[in-house]
Amino acid sequence: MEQTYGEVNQLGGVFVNGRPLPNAIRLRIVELAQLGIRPCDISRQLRVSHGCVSKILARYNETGSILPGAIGGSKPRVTTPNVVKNIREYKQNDPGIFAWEIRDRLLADGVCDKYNVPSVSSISRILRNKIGNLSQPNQYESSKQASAQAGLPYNHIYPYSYPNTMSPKMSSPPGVPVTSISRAWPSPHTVSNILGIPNHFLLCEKSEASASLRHTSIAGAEGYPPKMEEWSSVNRAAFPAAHAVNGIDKSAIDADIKYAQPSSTLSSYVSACAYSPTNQYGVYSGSAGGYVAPGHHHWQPQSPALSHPGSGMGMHAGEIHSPMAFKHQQTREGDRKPPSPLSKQQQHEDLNNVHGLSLPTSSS
DNA sequence: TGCGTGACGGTTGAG
DNA sequence: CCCTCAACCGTCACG
Repeated sequence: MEQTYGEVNQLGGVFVNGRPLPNAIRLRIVELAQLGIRPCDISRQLRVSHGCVSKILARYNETGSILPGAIGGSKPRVTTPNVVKNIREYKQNDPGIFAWEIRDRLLADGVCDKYNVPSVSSISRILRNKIGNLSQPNQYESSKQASAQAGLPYNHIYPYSYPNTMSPKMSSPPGVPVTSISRAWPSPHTVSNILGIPNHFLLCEKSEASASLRHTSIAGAEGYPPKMEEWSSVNRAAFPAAHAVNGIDKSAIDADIKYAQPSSTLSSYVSACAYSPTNQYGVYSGSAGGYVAPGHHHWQPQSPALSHPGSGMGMHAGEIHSPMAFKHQQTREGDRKPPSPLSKQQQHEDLNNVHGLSLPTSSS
């Protein structure tokens, strides 16, 4: 998957199977929707399948995020050190306790909730494998106790918990509840943290170093798990909120939007660091109408490292940062609460404020 | 015609 | 290092 070449959908749009649309397009979809443009028109205009438009808008309405979910990876383990520790305590206090009783107690004591409580079989396995010898200090417990936030629902720590990954300064924009989800599981160490390298420097080398990048930049900012799709995470973490409005870096957004509307006033934003091959598959050149048109910018991986070595510029153009991403901290697991997204009015204002765009109405 | 939904083939990354 | 698995993706077709 070095270079991923797009496929063309029925509308003539280019996409990469299995990969999310660029944030620029995702944002565009939301913007247009906010402007009252019908999804079908958005679909045609951006040449994105209506199903995708529908999905993105639905997600936005539900979570307030335009960002794709975390791809790949595994769920965090439910048998956290804290859970193991509690299980052990239960077992010590009552050697005859049954696994299902332990399970109940974990719930009752708030160690786990119904979403992350281990199964009875898991508990049995824990009892057998980890607590079988109670004289042995538990490896987890001793080393990673702090990381165990067993009481935390799964949502809190998984995918959509990167709202404020953007920039510390924008972690709490007005009206944007930031419940500080800062990850619950361990992995605070990142290249940037360790080396003290600003994320945006890392960003510029992502084409080649995307693999490492995905483990660095995002988490680098605030210790988020490198769990998110690298391109979204990267950008979120990397860009300072220069003109942040509601947490959105306008310049970054504008630049991003260049993909969609070269003909607009935004077209001047150009970035070599726009998308890495792996993360954004550098597509979507052309105009909103011709999103696909592999005309000006090829459908090539825009490898910043190659095209603009050492250039710190342009990286800002790569993405939209999660500003939109989490207008309200919302997780999207099954138990997620009803959205309570911003009102349409508010959302609209947000978008307009952010972009100050005068978006064209449907071209169709 | 517009749109929600699910199947599908794909990618990704933790374990 | 490779594999597995479960998450996600966008497209497509159907109703």
